[in-house]
Amino acid sequence: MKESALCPRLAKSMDLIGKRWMGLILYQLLDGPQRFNEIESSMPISGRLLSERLKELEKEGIVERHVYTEVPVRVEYTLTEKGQGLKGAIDEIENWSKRWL
Amino acid sequence: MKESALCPRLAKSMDLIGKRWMGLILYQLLDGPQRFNEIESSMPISGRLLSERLKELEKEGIVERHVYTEVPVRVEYTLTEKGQGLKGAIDEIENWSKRWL
DNA sequence: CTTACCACTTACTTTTCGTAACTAACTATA
DNA sequence: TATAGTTAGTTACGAAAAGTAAGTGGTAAG
Repeated sequence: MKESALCPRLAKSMDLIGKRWMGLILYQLLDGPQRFNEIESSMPISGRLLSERLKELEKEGIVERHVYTEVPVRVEYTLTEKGQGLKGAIDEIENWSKRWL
Repeated sequence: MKESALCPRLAKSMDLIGKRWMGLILYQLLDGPQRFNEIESSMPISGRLLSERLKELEKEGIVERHVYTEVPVRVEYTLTEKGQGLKGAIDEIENWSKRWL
């Protein structure tokens, strides 16, 4: 896939957070750390795709993955500072949806 | 496709403006009315998909399509008030990308 | 009569997504 | 000992969406 000639950084943002389910995953994590099952239950995403998305977000430094070796194992996902930085954008979209949808 | 149980309106927003190229198309239109070719040239989208996306946006009342029967024909796309309402969100994403990418 | 312009369509290939079943590691119950 | 249950994934496969390239229709200039 090629990039936009206009603003490569905006294009990359859109490519990343515009991916399917990304917005809702971030919205969910803005509520605080959540484990895999909690995120999966909060929206109709499949485990396959949630796993894939969380890996992308981790790779981009937007979320952190913490494993607690309890029984059964607990894995929590937390927003980094970079991830928290997206709160304004998510809020704006939420406000728009309340006003117009 | 099913919907999120959490906030259906946010889910719908994300589903709409989170679609591929939507963010950049809106960003482009925030600069003012643009014709098909201008949008197409500003990013590496294909005519097929741009046509499809603009139809979705028109159907949702986010953009308006105006045909000027000149030679050759000129077709301009303009944001409605509803579409302008997304400026805040796009701006937030742009700012985030400047800060973090 | 050919070329060019614009705004699309159409046909076809490749990538991504959705669904469901399966795995690993461990515990609790019978 | 065997069976079932927990979480956090992974795998396989068909369906849907996106990418690519060529074609269409209307007009006019050369």
